Amino acid sequence: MTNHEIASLLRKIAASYTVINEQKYRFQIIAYQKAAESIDHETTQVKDLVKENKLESLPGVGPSIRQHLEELIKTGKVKHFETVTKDVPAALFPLLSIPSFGPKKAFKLVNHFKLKNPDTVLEDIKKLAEDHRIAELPGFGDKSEKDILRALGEYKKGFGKTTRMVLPYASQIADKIIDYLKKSPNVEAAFPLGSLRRKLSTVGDIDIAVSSKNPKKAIDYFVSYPYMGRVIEQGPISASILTSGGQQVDVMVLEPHRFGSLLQHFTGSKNHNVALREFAIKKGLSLSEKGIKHSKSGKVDEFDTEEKFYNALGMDWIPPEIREDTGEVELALKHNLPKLVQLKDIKGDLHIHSSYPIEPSHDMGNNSMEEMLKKAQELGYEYLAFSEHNPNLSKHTKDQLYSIMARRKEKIEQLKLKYKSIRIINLLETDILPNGNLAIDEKCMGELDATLVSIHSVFKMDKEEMTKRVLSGLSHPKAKILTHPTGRLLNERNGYELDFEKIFDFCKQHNKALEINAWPQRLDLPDTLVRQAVGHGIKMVIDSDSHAVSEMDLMQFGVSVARRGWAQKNDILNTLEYNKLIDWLKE
DNA sequence: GCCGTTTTCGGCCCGACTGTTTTCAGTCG
Repeated sequence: MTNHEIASLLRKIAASYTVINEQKYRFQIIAYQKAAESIDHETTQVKDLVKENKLESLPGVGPSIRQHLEELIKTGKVKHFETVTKDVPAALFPLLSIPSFGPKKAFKLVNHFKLKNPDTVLEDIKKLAEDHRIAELPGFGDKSEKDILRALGEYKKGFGKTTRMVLPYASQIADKIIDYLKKSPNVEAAFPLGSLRRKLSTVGDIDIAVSSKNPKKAIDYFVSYPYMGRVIEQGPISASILTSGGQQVDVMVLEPHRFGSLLQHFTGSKNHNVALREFAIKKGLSLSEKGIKHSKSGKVDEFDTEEKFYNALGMDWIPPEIREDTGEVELALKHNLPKLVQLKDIKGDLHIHSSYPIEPSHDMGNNSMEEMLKKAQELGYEYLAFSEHNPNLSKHTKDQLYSIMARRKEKIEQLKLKYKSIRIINLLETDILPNGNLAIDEKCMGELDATLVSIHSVFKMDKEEMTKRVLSGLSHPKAKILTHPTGRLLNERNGYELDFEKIFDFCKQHNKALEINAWPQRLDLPDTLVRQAVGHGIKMVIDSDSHAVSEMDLMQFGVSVARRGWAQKNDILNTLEYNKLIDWLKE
């Protein structure tokens, strides 16, 4: 059972409690939802956490849910869950995936029409709506009947709750809309917020905050966006639309003198805001996008900047990337937040695929070494490392392999003479073969300063075997960096499983580094593992893995991952100046 | 059911918007 499936199960329990008796179980409902969210975001599999007895380290998992999950992993079911769901119609649950359907609405329909079959319930509801049987129910009307039909239609077309965009794609859409918004005289400023501002690896819907002296006019302007599918909702200070491409965009507007609290509110995360608000309650304060209300007097303090909002709570301003309620509020109060690594700290890129004819095992770059060096200089880098894939093993003899590697080294040496203002490093991205050996032999290895190593084939190995394979590859003295360590491709495949405790221990002991790969579909290490690596004192490098000049700009997304993982400058090796970096690579 | 920011007991965020309502329930973020 995957973490996502387990999270769904916990959400089912929360929904069941809601249906059974929302008042009585209101805090259990919150607890189950919290635990579900926590497990959905956890990169280690629950079954492994059970094995290692670490389940309760997850926020929101206490003694009770821990026991249930242990039972689930051991026996495949949970007695308590069966008791809870016993009196809840099974046909209710599929409806919960449909936007605008919650447990109450789903239950009313399923219960009133005695729908029994979860496999056909969507079709059943559709038919009932088409036959105008739903409007006659108390609490429903003509409009809700039409809304239900549309929601079902959109869900079928894939506009569901779960389609998430990779970060740069979401940024592009947001930029387009912000450009449009800024053309209005009623828009003073517009910023992307929500998960986009917190730089999550994938973004569900696009949130934009607008500062305006006339919010209503700004909203009117927003909902006449030319690339619009339809307006989902529209009020005096906020509106949501579906673009013609099917992406949801939420806009909230407030006057400039309240913009600070709006930025804070709309950036989230939800958990961060809840933590902040629970803290405020104890001080007799109530927080919202409008400002800070003093509970006794009812007076509301307003804030034009986010800094002032946080400062008013006695906290330092918290970088958006770490607003996840994982300890940042506490540290902000103690004025002890980490100083996160920044894009300008990066002094070079160590993972660059040029078009040099190395006859590689995998994809080759599109631009010459010279073109990529020019770009590196424009980016202000002090150094650049070439790290093409190793030559294809099956198509060359040993001697041919060596001659390719020797020629490549010769080329790099020539470039070093030609380019005085940037240092060039001679690396390679070497495959770790299924047996744990590296793809090139010692003689070829001699032509390199050091090598990156990674998994590019035979992903389907169990956790223990794969960990052994990776550590075997990494144990070569020239292997310094494990690139895209989990092998995940967002929205496409999960990574292979690795025992990261063992990987961390090994890296620490043998002075190896893990890569944060900035390629938008990878963003690998994932932020949660970066945080763990930082905790273990593991060094990392942030690389673009560029196959073209334009891709070298993607470095920023890797930096965002590092920041989300609480990495500081000294955790990231390619913030080092050249001499120190090369010493480490060659040691 | 979880959790420790004055608490190991007694708390648990806040508001926008919609549709069906004459004052609110449901959903969402």
